[in-house]
Amino acid sequence: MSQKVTIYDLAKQLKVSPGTVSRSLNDHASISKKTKDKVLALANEMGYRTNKFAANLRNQKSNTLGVIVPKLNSYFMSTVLAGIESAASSEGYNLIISQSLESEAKEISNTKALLDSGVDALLVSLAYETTNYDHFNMFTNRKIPLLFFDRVLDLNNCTTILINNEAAGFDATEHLIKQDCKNILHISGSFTRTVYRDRYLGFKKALEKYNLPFSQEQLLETDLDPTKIEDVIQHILKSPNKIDGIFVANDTMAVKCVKELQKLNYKIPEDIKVIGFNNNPISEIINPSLSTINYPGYEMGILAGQSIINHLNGNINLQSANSIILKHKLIIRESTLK
Amino acid sequence: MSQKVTIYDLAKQLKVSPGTVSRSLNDHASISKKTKDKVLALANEMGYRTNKFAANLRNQKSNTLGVIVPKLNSYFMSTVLAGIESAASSEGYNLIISQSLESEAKEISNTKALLDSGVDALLVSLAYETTNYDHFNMFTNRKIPLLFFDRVLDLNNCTTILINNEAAGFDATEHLIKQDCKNILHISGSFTRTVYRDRYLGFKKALEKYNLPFSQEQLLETDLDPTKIEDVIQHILKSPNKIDGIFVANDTMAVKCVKELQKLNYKIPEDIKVIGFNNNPISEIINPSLSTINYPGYEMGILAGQSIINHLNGNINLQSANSIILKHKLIIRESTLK
DNA sequence: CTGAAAGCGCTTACAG
DNA sequence: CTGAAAGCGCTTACAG
Repeated sequence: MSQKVTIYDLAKQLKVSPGTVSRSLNDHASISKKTKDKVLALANEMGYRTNKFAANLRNQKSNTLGVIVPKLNSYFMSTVLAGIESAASSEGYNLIISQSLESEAKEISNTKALLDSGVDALLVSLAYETTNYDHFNMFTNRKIPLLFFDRVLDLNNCTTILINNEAAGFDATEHLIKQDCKNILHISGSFTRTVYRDRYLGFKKALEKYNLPFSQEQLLETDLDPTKIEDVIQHILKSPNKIDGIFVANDTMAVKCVKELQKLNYKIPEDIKVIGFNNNPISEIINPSLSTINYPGYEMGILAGQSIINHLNGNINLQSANSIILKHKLIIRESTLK
Repeated sequence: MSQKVTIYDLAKQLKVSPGTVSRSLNDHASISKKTKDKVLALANEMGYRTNKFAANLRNQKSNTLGVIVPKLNSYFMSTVLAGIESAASSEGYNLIISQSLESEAKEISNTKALLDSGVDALLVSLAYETTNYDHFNMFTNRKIPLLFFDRVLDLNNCTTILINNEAAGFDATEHLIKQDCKNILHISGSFTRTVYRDRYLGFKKALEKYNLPFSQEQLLETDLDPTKIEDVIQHILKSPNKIDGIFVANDTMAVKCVKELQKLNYKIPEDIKVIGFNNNPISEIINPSLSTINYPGYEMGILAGQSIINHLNGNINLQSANSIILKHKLIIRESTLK
C-alpha cells in the first residue's frame, strides 16, 4: 500500500488538475458528476485520505474542540465528556481532551497546548486552584470561543453552562430542615469555585428562611478529598452542638462520611441525616441509599458541545455572554428519612 | 492584540530571516545566544504562538495520540484515560479521544477521523460489537503504531496491554470454591471480546481443578448491561441446582446482582457468595462489601501512553508484537465470607 | 465545467 | 552563525 496518496497522485492518474480533484473531493457544485465520480472512485481505490494539516493550514480551521477538565476519572466529569463527545462527533468535530489535575499551572500549560493545536473553541471546567484567569486571554484576544461548564467563570463574551447551585443548595438544606434537622453541617468544596460558594449561599438562605441560627462551625470548607475524611469526622465529633444533619457538596464525600459515621456506630438517618450532591451511582448503592441532588452531566455535555458548534457555524441561537442554566432535582432516599 | 503573529512578523521586526527565527524558536544549536534571546523576547512580547498545522505539515508529525474507548463514562475507562493523559502530557503529546459506544460502525468512523487528524499513533480498546478488523489496516498499512489495551486484538506488530484474565478468572473462582461454593454461576460479558472469554476459561479451569462438575446453565453470557438485571435474576431463580456462588465479570453488574438478590431476601454472603471484577469504588461502598479482582487501570493507562511514545521516539524498550501483562490481585471482602 | 497559480506558516538542506 | 529558497498538501479567486 502506498504510504501516502495526495491529490497530485490522483490528478496525475486521471489527467486532471489538482484543483479539480480537490473540488471533486469536497463535492463542489461546479464540477460535473462524471468527473466527481471518477475522482471519488480512484480516491477510494487508492486509499486516499485528506491531509488535515494542509487543509487546516489553508482553511484556518481545524474542526477540533479543546476540552480541559479538572480530572478525567471522576464520574461527573466523564459523564459530561461523554455528552460533549457525542455532540461533537455527530457534527464532525474532534475532541482534544486534557486534565488540569486541579492545578493552575497545568491548566495554563493545557491552555497553551490547546491554543497551539489550533482548536476552534475551548470548553473548560476550572481547576480548584485557579485564581488568575489571564491564560484565557490568549483565546479571547484571538476571538476563539470559550465556554465554561460546571466550574465556571464569568468572563465577557463567554458562555457558561451550569445549574442553579444556590437553589440546589437551598433545596437540599430545606429538605433536611423539613426532616426535623436543627443543627446542620455543610461540608463544602473550595469557595474559589463559585459552584461551591453558591451551594453554601443556598444553605444559608434555607437556614434563614426557617429561622435556624447559623454559627461558623456549621461550615466546613474542604477540598472534598475522601482520603482526608478524618478531619471531617473530627470536626463533627467536636461540634459544640450535636449535629443532626449534613449537607455534603458531593456524593463521593457524602458516602465516605456515612461509612465512617457508621463505623462509629452512628445510625443514619436516625442519628444524623445526610444528603449529597450529583446523583452519582454510588448514592444508590450505599446502605442507606443517599438522598442527593440530580445534576444532569450528560445533558450538560451535549448542550455544551452543541452550543459551541452552533456558535462556530454562525447560527444565531447562542448570544454572546450567554448563560445556560440546567434543571437540578432533589432526590429523596433513605439517608434523610424521618 | 494582533490576531495572528507569524515568524515573518518577527523576522521583519528583527531584520533577520524567517529561517533564523524558526531556528531560534526551536533552540537550534547553530544560532547565537544573542539572536535567540532577541527572538524569544520579541516572540513573547508579541504573543507569538507556533502554527501547528504548518509545522505538522512540514514535519509529517503531529505529537498527537488518538484514543478510542468503548465508553467515556465508565469508571474503568476514565481511569485508564487519566493514566494515558498523564503520560502523554508529560511528554508533550496531545490526546484526541473518541468513544465507539460499543458500535462497530462508530469505531470505524472514529478510526477514519483519527487517521485524518494525523495522529502519530492510535490506542484502542475494542467495542463489544466489533468482529471485523479491517479498519485498522489503514494504520498498519501506513506504519502508524497501533496499541490495544484491555479489550485487545492480536494483530501483527501491535502492542497489547492487558492483565492475565484467565488467571484472574481462575483466582476469583478458586476463592469461591475455597469458601465452600459448590454450584457457581459465571455471569460473563460477550465472548467476542477475549477478556471475557479468558475469564470464563479461568472459571472452568478452577472448576476442573477442584473436580466440580460444569453444566451449561452455569454460564450466562450477557452484555453486562445493568438495566437487564431481570434476565439474570430469572436465570438464577430457574437454575435446576441451587446456586451458592456467583462470579460476575464486572463490579457494576455484580453490585446490581447483590442489590436485586437482597430485595428477594437472599442473604449475601450466607445464601449466595458474590465476587466481581475491576475493583470499582462501588465495590467498597455496597453492603456487604464486594470481593473482587483489582485491575490497575491507571497504571495500564500510564504504561500504554509511555509504551507508544517510547516507540515513536525510537527507543528500544518496545519490540514489535509486544504484549504487556499487568498484575491483577484478588481482593477479599465481605460478600464471599464463609 | 476546468486549469494555472498563489498562498496558508512552517522547516531545513544547501550555500556562504 | 545566518540567508535564500524549496516544499509539505491543500484550497480558491481568477480566468477562460
